Amino acid sequence: MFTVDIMSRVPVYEQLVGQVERFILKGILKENDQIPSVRSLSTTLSVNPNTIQKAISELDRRGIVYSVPGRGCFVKPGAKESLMEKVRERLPELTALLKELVFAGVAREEILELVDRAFEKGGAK
Amino acid sequence: MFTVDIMSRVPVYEQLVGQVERFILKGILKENDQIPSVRSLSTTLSVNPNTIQKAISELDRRGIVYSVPGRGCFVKPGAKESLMEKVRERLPELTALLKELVFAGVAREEILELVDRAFEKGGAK
Amino acid sequence: MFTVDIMSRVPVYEQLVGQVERFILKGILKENDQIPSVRSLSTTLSVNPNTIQKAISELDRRGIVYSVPGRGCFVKPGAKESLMEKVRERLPELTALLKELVFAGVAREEILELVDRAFEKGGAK
Amino acid sequence: MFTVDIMSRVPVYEQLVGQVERFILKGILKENDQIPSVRSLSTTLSVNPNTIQKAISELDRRGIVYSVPGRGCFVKPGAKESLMEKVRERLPELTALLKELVFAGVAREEILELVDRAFEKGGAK
DNA sequence: GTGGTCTAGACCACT
DNA sequence: GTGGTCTAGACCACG
Repeated sequence: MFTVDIMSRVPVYEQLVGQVERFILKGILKENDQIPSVRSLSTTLSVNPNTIQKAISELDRRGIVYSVPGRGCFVKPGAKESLMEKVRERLPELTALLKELVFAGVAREEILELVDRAFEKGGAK
Repeated sequence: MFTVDIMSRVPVYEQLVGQVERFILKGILKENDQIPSVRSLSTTLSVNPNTIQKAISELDRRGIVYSVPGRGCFVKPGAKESLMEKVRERLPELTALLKELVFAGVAREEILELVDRAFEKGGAK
Repeated sequence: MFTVDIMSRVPVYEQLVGQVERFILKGILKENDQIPSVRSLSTTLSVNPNTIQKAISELDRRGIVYSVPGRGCFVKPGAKESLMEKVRERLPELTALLKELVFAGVAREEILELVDRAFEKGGAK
Repeated sequence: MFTVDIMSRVPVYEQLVGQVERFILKGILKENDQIPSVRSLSTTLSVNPNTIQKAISELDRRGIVYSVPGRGCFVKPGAKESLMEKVRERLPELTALLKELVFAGVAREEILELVDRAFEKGGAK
């Protein structure tokens, strides 16, 4: 289920945070579903427990997850909605990226096709 | 002309590299134009000379500028075209971002409007 | 009667201990009243029996309840008085909290009003 | 300047976070003042660098502090005001504590005297 | 078994 | 020099 790319420049714990968030957005992880334990993730991913723990803490901090010492870590009710809100806040990023691409002379048709593809993929999921 | 945001988590030298590249793309810096000297940038921006030097070296490495010992640093002919090429390579980023936004339920119309605006702005420039 | 908030970071067993103590202070639980059994609490609250047992043991240790093997667990005579004593020991907490609020510029009137309200509520109970 | 109580139940990193926040509230640390480095705090307090780092990260996350890799960690402009706001949000705690003390039969006069003292101390500072 | 905290020490990028 | 990340392994409280 989870994977990490040790060679990537983005920190392992951020990769994990991102994956959990994506899994929740895609509906693979639902409210109150349990996240695999620190120790199990640590062994299956060959990543230090501390790094896993850091990812969990970050998710907790963001209100995506709640952890119950002694029982485990679970998806917080409402996490999906809150994540959808947060992704919407990245629309300015899209604006900036589009502006740069336009500067570079990328054709309108080319971009519109990518938009179409994104919606196809999204719809098919 | 140049600015740095010390509070930002993106390294100062990367901010500078990015600005030079954007100035070239926008035509503010043209072929053989001189880049301000390390010393002047260092004082006006209150940034360590080493950091400025690192940005220049990076630009040199990328083939965006050329340095003439004792005279300064200049925009390399063809830099703009080469940068436009590199921006095109960021199309996958657009795909990824679009996918995320679609997941979050952003409407097609909303995105299309942003695309339109980007082209208006680009055309007006 | 009893409730637990699994999302809270305060341990479940402490939540239970606190509730029993508060019920005794409020007079809802009186001397020699029986505490619900481990099994019944365990099922109604969906909490591990071990956790209930730990709360009971803690109450026992504090001299708030006494257990009669085979019959159950009861409020110890004098428990209320002993609890009132212990609450008095939290006056330093009040001092510390007040100090922080004063630092933050909370007005004297605002605090005095809260004190008044606390006494109104307490008297009305 | 900083101290930690290794015997306390409250985590060392939280103690540090609290101290920095209090220093800012008291005006001992001002905007853009530098926080002692991770390494120096680590040696003077005999605390592992990781623990110090955790405290810094938490302060960063709370928007109290900004850290510039390679330069150090500084008090964020506006931190004091933001902290004062956050302390105000603890007024409900005061209400709850007062309620408990009233239950325990603490006299109104006793509480009012503590309030007075808090304002004397605050004013004298 | 679980998560939370901490120590010890390493490596990296940035200034 | 600085902060940021990571590994390795320990201890604790909780369930």
